[in-house]
Amino acid sequence: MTETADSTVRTAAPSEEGGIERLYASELANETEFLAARTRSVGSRRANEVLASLDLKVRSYSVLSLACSGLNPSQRELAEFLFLDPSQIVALVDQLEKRGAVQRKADPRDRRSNIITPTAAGKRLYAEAAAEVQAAGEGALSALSPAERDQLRSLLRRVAFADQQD
Amino acid sequence: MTETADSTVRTAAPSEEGGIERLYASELANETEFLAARTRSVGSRRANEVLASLDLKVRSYSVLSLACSGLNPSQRELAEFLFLDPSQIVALVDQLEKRGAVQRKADPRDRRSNIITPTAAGKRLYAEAAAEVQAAGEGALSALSPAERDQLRSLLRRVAFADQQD
DNA sequence: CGGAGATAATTGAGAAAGTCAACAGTTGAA
DNA sequence: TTCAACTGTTGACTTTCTCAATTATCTCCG
Repeated sequence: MTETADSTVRTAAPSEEGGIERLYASELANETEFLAARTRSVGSRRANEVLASLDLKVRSYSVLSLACSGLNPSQRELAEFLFLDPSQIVALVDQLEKRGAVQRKADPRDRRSNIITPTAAGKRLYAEAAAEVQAAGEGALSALSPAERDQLRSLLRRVAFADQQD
Repeated sequence: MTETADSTVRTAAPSEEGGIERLYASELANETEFLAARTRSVGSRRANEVLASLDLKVRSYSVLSLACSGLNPSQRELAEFLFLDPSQIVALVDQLEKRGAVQRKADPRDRRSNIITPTAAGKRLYAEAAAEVQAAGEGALSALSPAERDQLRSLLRRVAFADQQD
């Protein structure tokens, strides 16, 4: 009763006919957090679609990509970088290893950790997957000019990696 | 065998000592999609932390926010807007209704749909939650200047709502 | 008017993902 | 050497996702 409007069903039209676009005007739709979440949703939906033909998901694709980076990540590093629990990395690597795309190699400096490296087949698989993902990504970003895409990527990088640095 | 480097464990240092920052140089870390996902992760982690004191999560907060928007969303609209299954909306609304934050009202134009409206207590709860979420969001965006934050939000809006329009 | 087909909410089941604790092998340092 | 810390692994448990089926209502067309 103490709030701004009495608002039962009077303030705005209830549901109209067509669309959801009304809700673009909500406060929520202007929170960066929410927008990032929605962007991710549309992004991974698309990516999962194109990756399905290669029997990959964004998760396994991410692991494969890092394995192919030449940076020799350990499982612990994959977990930290991807914000996943170490046990989830185990499952993802198991799966990629079983299909012959990556290998676990003992880290000579620390035999506790496994360094994940791609096989030749894994590299080919990644090349294919990366091309498709990038194409799909371009589609998703079609609303932006190339310069704007760079700008968006750069801003996101600074936010996404802010806790540590960039 | 046909790929760029022989790369077993020779190309780059295996794991070094400290950090994950090496992986910032990976291709993956430059895909907008991945950056959006990571941004969302840090965002909802923070949001969930501050919302926990109000016994809310980002999900329920989102529903509450839209209920408080004055736009009178139906459950179907909430599902579509939040990219959730209608059955998940049922659970979220049940929960918010049970604690007296929102109400289901029959849409006079279509008695199949429920319009979700906030109670007075729900509005107070939302005001509190929104303040905390916004504060946490500012923290997450502290790497960016105010102008850059606006820019990011604007770019994300265009991507997040691209399928429909803006 | 009166079915036929579509749509909104709901329920329930099963798959996938996230969370957490315990454990073995390894490391680094006191 | 011994002890605390850390990596990968397993297993249990919870939450979230996805999908099909059901009921009530709507819209459209004859």
